[in-house]
Amino acid sequence: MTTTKTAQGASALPLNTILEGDCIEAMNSLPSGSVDLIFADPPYNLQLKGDLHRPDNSKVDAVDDHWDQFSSFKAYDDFTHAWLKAARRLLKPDGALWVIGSYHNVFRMGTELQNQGFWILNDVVWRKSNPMPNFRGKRFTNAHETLIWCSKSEGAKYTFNYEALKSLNEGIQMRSDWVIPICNGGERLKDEHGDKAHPTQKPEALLHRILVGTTNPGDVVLDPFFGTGTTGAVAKMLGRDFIGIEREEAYRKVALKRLSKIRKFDKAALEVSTSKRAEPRVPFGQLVERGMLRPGEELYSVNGRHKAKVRADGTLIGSDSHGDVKGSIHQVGAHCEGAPSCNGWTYWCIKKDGKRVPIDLFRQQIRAEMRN
Amino acid sequence: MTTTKTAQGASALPLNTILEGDCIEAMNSLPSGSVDLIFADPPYNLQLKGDLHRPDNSKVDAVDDHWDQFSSFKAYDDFTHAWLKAARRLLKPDGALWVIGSYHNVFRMGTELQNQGFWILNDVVWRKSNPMPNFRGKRFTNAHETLIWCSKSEGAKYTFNYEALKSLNEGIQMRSDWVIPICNGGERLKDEHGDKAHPTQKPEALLHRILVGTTNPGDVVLDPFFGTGTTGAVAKMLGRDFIGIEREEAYRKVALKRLSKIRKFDKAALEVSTSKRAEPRVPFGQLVERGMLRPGEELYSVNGRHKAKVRADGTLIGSDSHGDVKGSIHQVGAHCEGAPSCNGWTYWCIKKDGKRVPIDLFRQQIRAEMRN
DNA sequence: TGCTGAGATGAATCTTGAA
DNA sequence: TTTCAAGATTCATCTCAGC
Repeated sequence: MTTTKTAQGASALPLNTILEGDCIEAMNSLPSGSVDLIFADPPYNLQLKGDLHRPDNSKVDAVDDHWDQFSSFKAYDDFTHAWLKAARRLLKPDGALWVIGSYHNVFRMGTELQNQGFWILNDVVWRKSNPMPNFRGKRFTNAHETLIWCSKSEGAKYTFNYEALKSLNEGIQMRSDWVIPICNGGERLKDEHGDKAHPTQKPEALLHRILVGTTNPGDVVLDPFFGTGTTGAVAKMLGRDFIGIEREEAYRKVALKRLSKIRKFDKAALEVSTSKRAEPRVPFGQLVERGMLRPGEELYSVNGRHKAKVRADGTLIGSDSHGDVKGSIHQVGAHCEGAPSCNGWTYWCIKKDGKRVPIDLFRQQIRAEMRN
Repeated sequence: MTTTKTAQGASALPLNTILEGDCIEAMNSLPSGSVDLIFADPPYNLQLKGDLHRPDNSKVDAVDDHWDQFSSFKAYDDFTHAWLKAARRLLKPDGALWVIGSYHNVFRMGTELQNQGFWILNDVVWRKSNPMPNFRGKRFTNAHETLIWCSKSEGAKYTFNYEALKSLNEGIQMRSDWVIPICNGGERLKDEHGDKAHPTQKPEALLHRILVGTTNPGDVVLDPFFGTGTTGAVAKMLGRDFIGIEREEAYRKVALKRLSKIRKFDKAALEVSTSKRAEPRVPFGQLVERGMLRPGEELYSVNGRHKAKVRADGTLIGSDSHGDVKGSIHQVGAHCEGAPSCNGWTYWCIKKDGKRVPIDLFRQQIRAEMRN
């Protein structure tokens, strides 16, 4: 799985591997201007005090790990300054950087980004459909986290796959607020005791949207706080190269196991669009982001006469006697039937236990979540 | 409409008026520790360059006012430091402050707030249901703004009307992301030419939620960047006193006209749901004294697993495999569950028609009597 | 196999008053 | 200033046992 690339004829990049040790030292060992995108999920510096119990007296398993402890804002600022400076050196001139944080740390990261000359393109809100409630009733439910997306400098030619994101959002341009569930269920990695392997594992849907939207296949994606490797897993699925850096042995171990099981989606699925309601509208792309459907998976028409393949940006590719057809679920459905229009939601089905089930079922699930 | 209040026997407050001039000088003329809440919507330092046209070639009326121009981040930081320092002096020890901003300025404000010792309680996302689209297709639609809510210091007893906000949200606790339309239609104030009177007028719904949630009737609310007076208008409706500060003559004029038309809601409408904590404390012994429960009567745990007997002094005696336990309803409940604490009122039940009914019901009866 | 209900849990700067 | 005890407080989702 390990491959290398030469950057500007100089040092080789340790692609698709996890580097050990401190992220600043590890970054300093890599060649300048060699990375297309950096995604960073640094410690949040939560400053929690005492335990928190739920009304039913169960104890909340909070983030109290040693790596999240800083002695002061000054110490956190010094840390932020150092790793962002190291990250900045690695970025190609037209590269971009994403960070994620909460109100504990995100303002300090944003300020430092601007001070170092990064150019903020958007702040993006990850709105959690199922956050932990506020047990004490003393504040608002902390239902979101904030991401900052920035280019290396003002005027840089960053990557933005506008049409692919628009397709993911069923034809409407993507907004700065994203509704995505927190990572749990089968996607949440467990350790040998059945406990969560990492306290803050990010959902793959989040990284899917970031990588489809702001990188191209073959790009190099660096994650200096790799954790259990969500960035690497999604990068691998999407045909991007990754470099992870992680200090903790336990996390590296889990990440390696996880990555070994990931398969890259097939080539057709990775091609994304480049050209041009009473119930809440649900973009078909969300089904892909959330893993309800996988890129490359086959859909069957409700009458059993046609097939089509899911692509990573939420479009389909179908084939019939006239050749290939690409487009939205509605467009490909209409083409298959030779009809002027078609409701792709009720037309396309997955096979489950030998029976065809319309994909509209997934839309109903998402709508149920949105009502909450 | 103008009234005054004496703060600590010293200077009078210019309540329900709009002060002219620079906000820092105006704040410095007011007495320390006299304000319950500050809402601030300072210049965003947008750094826009050139004109923007819609796909139909119409020109976007952007924020290009002289008051939004700063020469550098340093200049903006100095300005932020100065007005926040002046604002901090005015706040009562248990007062709170809200600021609103976009990614251009909100990170710098958040950093400065933390540096000055303000304690962030939440960041809140105003999700616009109808934002302006991104016409160039080069970024995500800027569909939100960020608010920061903070107390003057860690541990301060800020106001939070939890139950009122929960009621506003149909019985579910209020989250940190608020969906509110931008201000347009009849609410959007126009000048004599029919153009918008202010480029960034905030919706009244936003201030309504903030003032209902984090102030009480009669509180003093200061807005150092008053603009066309949304804060004052909503404060007046809700029976709060306001102090506005605005530099621009044109905005003051529009605000005065607006305020003259506002009527305060009637008293009954202003009463909000109170938290259960504010209810008078009822000792369990009163239930025994009043004969609602008899000494020797058996109580059952809400999950049906434990029993305990009422004693004449308002304590319980329970028994399990380890022997007898005596103590308050809370202590015995906690012991039965092996929990650090337990709310005995909702844990212990009597049997009525074969069903378990929490003893909290009796407490509610007593409280109802006390209100009469 | 499918349905139902109980139980578990997620980046959280989470109380208050008296002694 | 610190300690102790009373008492107030949860939403969406997933898993698993039981039928």
